[in-house]
Amino acid sequence: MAANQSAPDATRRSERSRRAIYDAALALVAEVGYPKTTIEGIASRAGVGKQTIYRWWASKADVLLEAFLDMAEQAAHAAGHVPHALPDTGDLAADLKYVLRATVDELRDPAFEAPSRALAAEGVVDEELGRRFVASLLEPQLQLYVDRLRSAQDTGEVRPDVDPRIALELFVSPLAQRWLQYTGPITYDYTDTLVDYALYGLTPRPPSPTPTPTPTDAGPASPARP
Amino acid sequence: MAANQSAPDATRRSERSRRAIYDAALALVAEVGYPKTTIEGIASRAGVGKQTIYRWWASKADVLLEAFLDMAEQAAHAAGHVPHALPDTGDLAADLKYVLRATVDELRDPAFEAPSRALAAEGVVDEELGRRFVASLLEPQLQLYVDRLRSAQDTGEVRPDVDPRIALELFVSPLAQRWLQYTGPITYDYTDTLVDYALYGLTPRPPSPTPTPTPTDAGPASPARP
Amino acid sequence: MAANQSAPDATRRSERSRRAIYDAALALVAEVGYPKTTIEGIASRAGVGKQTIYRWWASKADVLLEAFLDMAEQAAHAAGHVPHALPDTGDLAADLKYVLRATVDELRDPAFEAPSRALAAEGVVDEELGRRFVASLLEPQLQLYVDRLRSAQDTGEVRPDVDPRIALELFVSPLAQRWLQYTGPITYDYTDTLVDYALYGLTPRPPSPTPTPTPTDAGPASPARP
Amino acid sequence: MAANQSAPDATRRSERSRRAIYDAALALVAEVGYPKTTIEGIASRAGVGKQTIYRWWASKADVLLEAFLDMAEQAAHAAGHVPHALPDTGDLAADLKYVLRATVDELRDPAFEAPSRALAAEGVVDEELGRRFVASLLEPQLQLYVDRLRSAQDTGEVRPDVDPRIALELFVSPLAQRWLQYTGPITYDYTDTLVDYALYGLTPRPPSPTPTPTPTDAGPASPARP
DNA sequence: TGATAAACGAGACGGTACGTCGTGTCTTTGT
DNA sequence: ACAAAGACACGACGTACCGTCTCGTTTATCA
Repeated sequence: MAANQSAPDATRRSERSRRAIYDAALALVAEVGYPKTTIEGIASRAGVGKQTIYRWWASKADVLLEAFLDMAEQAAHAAGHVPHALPDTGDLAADLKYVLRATVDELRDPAFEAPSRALAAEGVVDEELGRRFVASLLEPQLQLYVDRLRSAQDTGEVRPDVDPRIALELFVSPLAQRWLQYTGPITYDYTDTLVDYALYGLTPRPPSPTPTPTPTDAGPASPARP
Repeated sequence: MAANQSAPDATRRSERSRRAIYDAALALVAEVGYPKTTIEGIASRAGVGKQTIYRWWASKADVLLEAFLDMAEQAAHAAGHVPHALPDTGDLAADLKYVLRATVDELRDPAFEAPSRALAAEGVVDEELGRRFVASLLEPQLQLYVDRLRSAQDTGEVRPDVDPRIALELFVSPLAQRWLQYTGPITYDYTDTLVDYALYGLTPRPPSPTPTPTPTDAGPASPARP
Repeated sequence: MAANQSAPDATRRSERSRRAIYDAALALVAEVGYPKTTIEGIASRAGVGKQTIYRWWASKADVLLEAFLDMAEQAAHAAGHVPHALPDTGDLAADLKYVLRATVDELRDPAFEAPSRALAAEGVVDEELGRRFVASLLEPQLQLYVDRLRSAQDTGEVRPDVDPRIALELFVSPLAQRWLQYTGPITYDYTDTLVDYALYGLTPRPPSPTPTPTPTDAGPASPARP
Repeated sequence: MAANQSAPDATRRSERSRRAIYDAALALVAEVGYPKTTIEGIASRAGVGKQTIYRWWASKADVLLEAFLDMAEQAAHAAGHVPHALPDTGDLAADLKYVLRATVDELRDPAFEAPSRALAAEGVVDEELGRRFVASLLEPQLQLYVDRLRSAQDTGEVRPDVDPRIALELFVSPLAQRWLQYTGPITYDYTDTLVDYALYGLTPRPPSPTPTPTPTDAGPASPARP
């Protein structure tokens, strides 16, 4: 638990330097890519001594992770605080499709892409970083799906014996894998389809009073989504 | 794939060196991890000049990808040729669970883990490599699922309007993401559950003449699985 | 004397290659300097395999030495055969001054300078090469001075107890050193002065019936030079 | 002399490293010769990073020149400061012979020979280095001869119209050339002879009241030299 | 309010690896 | 069998960063 070296005094820490380092790190990753982003490069661009980086962070990935976290926090502040929940219109399929479409947009945002790919990649190979990445960034997002699915279980839209934490992976993981590994194109149609497949399964349903519509753009009877 | 500068003459290429490089690369990645695996290290361990590596490969990742491919090929030869199809017992759920359990085993094999994580990570950040990784290693595997699902569509086990290439992601991608990003534990129970959720969906089914079993460890009336 | 490896058969040797190698070597040394002249460069420029060079020569310096020798031979053939003797007009001082002025011209010829500097430098550090350089190129030239001085001893212009091989160094070596080491400018005046100093010495001469003229050009009655 | 790129800060320079580099460079040149002395070798032997060499010196020759200069300086300090003048006993010939014999000894000292040959050779081919070599090492030595000859002019031992800077080359350059180019053996007899020839010239002297002795081992009537 | 201790910018340092170039050997493929 | 071609093991090149380590120079509490 104790300090490992000489325990820098966090109260004396220069806020200006911290910000400059975040900015430089994100900018460099976006400009030249993660592997060509160097500690020296960040330091020089931030107008900061190398030691100032080594004093407060353990690795390049560490800097970037915090920078990314900080960026997310800033964005949240800017957008009038972070969303604490997914939309809940009562129509689970529609809500999920809506959110996943937003995610598609986000995944395609270049400002977002470079650093988050870099972090994800590093996390694949560095388990410790990977777990921190997940714990601080990914899991909180996934928790929102868990909440929404729980709510759907309350209304009977989802079977009560389903584990929401696993269930959400049916539509979230395929999107994630396509993004991470370039295993397929990322489109609205695709995510819509994922939701349909996940909710209603792949096997045929026995004839029932109210048949549920299946693919992309819903059936004529469904109400318009906002 | 070959020529980078002035097109070395592939007919004169030393087979001995190529093999030694593959072996050294895989061994080093397994022993010290990908980032600490260096071209110089591979060369020296393989008893080969650095230039011989630079002559035939464009990057460390490139060497590893080919080494990995070669390893897979070797393994196939050893095991009396590569499996061209998934098992097809007529019971789709059972077949998928069986195959996914085998995949779980494979993902946990340390000899396999280090190099494939390294490649996957590199592929996240280097699109070109990523696509090659997918095309040469991943997609052929996924195609087997496509075939099996098509067969299931023929027998009526799967709805005919389902796109098998997307459908397979419902159970494959969650497993992939857990492995890549450490988003959760990887167990037989987990993959079994994925198959069940994917096949039968998350929503309740109307009462029907032949009710299909739903969750992880079967209902009370269901017979024990093998 | 004995073969060192597998004794290449000199009778089968390709004259075309030899010439091409000489030309390429001299051209490269002139163009890029000796250190940047490489065996590979010579081979490729001569349109010749590397082995052809290694088969017949022991080192880069060796190639250049032979190339230089060959060039000298060619030049001699071109100029209606080599001069076998220095001029002998009966006036030793005048003859020496004349020859040294010609040497000054030669030392300044850029075509001559690069390769001969390269050889000289290599010879400073590689005794074996140095001795061969001297024996095949320098000493034959110096021998002409020896002959001329011997002739002067016969006519009484030079004291009979003087060793001509040493005597010649009095005016040749200073020029050589200035050229080799940049210890001073190389001009006609300079070499003329060297001859005068060497012939008549540095100490004052006692008044004598036939006073010999002392400095650069001029007898006693000659007007001041500008 | 210093800055090559972005001007390293000389005040922060490590004295320990500088000394270690000089020592390693001189030792290696003495042991394996100049061409086999490498920057990497110097660095590793000095226990220094390569960059520390590249930071402060432009080339291998540069390192060696400074190392040599430093060695000379050290030697001077050790020997109770550098000699500012040649001996002046009033007998010019004796003084010159004495000094040249000392030079012969020095030229044969192996500790001195390797690095100074290396530098001389490099200077033949690299004019800039050559001129620095001359300016910092050779010319100061030659200046001592100039001074001694001037003094001899004052006493009438040397003709007043003689240019001392040129005159000294009559006995210094022959020795230099024999050493540099292996054009002949280097002995006390040889240098003694050079002095005699240079001072009294090659031509016969008219009979005079006080005949000056001429060659190496004097004539029968001449008194023994000390 | 001035002393003092830290964090800071700067950057030199011992290292490791990079990717390139040249060496000298060896092998393959025409003549 | 020599020659052109060029792959190979080797080793040095000069560069880029690494992470550590001084250096003064701010900065910012405490005496």
